[in-house]
Amino acid sequence: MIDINLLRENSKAVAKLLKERGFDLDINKYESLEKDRKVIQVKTQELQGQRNQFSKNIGIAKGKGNDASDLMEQVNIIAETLKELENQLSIIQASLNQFLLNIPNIPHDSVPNGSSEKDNLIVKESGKPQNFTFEIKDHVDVGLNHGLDFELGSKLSGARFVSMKGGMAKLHRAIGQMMLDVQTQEHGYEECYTPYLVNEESLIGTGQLPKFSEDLFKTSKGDDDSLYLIPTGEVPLTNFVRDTIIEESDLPLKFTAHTPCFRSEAGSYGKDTRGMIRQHQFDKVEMVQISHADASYKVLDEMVVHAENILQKLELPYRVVSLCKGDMGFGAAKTFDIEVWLPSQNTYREISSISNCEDFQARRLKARYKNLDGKNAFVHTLNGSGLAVGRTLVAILENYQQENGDIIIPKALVSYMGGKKTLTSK
RNA sequence: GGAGAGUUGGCUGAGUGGUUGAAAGCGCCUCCCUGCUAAGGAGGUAUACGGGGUUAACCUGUAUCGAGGGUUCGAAUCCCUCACUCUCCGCCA
Repeated sequence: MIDINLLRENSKAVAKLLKERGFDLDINKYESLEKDRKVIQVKTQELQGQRNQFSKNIGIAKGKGNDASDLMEQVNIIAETLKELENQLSIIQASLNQFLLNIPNIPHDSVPNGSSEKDNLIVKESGKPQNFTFEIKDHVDVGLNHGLDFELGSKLSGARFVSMKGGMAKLHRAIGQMMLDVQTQEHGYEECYTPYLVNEESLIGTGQLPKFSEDLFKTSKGDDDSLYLIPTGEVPLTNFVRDTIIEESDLPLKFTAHTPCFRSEAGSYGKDTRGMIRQHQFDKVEMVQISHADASYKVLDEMVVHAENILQKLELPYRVVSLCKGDMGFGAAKTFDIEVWLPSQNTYREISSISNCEDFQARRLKARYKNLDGKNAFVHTLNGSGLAVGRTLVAILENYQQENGDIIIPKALVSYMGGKKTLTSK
């Protein structure tokens, strides 16, 4: 949620910044809501004050044993108006709140201009795609003889699901384990375990709701209670600090967790339908940092390195791109994507996304720290994949495939594979 | 799933309709004292939002005692719904 004071002070400037990321702020709607709010709130509070004063006096009179019927009559005169005003006020505040919840974050100054993927800025390239001396296969065909089974996934659950057996399932597990170990042992994150079903408040806190409910899987329990499957570990990890006040000296908090992620992929029909690039269910090791407001951009750079380290250990070619204003997610003020080389597609594909949300989520979450003056200030929240496990598996299958169908295990994973150095084709 | 007990400020814990935003203690902050000395005294110490303001200090109003709703001139206190915690029983991994 953006700071409403920014809108009050300079709605035009805010609208201009939001326009750059492709969001049309309805200034007229805001101004009319805000104008009504102001008039009604002032009037309501004035009447509430009067009522409180009368009631206090009634109490005093009765305490002394005096007759208070005169005072009570006067209160009754304002009672009806007050009730009506209170109703109006709560309606208008709800609309205003809803309006604010649907506004995306304001991009940071350093974010490149642009409206789509094409305008993203490549800031780093690492490793060189290798020249294969044979005709390469994509991960689906490579995986076929190693236990990667899409038919089984679709039999059990439908399109965009996968099952794995044997060496493939173990490799998948090894990747997640390695990532979690690196983030905890080398980068100082605290290992966490979280619920995979979360309530509505949590999703409002991180910004998936109210605007993006169609992207989520919603469960039901009985008639009305419902929980949502997490679309990313960012949701539970960031919500750890919802409604809390953190000691400044405890910042930054660094959380990581290996969780499944569930996405309905509404609106991506026909996109990446083959293979496991875009699944309804995938695993991810997530990094979350709760940072001091002054430190968050330094933290963002660190987190990019934390994600890069995994790819370096796996010796996979990748590049880092700075997303342009039009391509960033709803809550992000600045985002770096890391893209890994996929030989079958002859291109780089996203394998990690690392964002600084500044105080956008913190304001929704009421996540604050007490500063040196004893005042509460909003923390900055950052999240990033470290990395997406499924897509890492894809990258390994494709980059480490051999002409005979074998898959070389990257050195960094050998110990996690019980010393095995190759997955041999069946 | 059944029965019962709870949920109050940073913490402990009073408070069953009226100057209660909330006693007392602890903690914390400021000042005083400095032979009751690992002590004593005085004062202060929630959050959010609104209005005013030299948009700073500050003044002022409203709301908040798990959440939401209701009764009432007035609710921490009475009623209803829900969530969570604890104990016992059942069931289960």
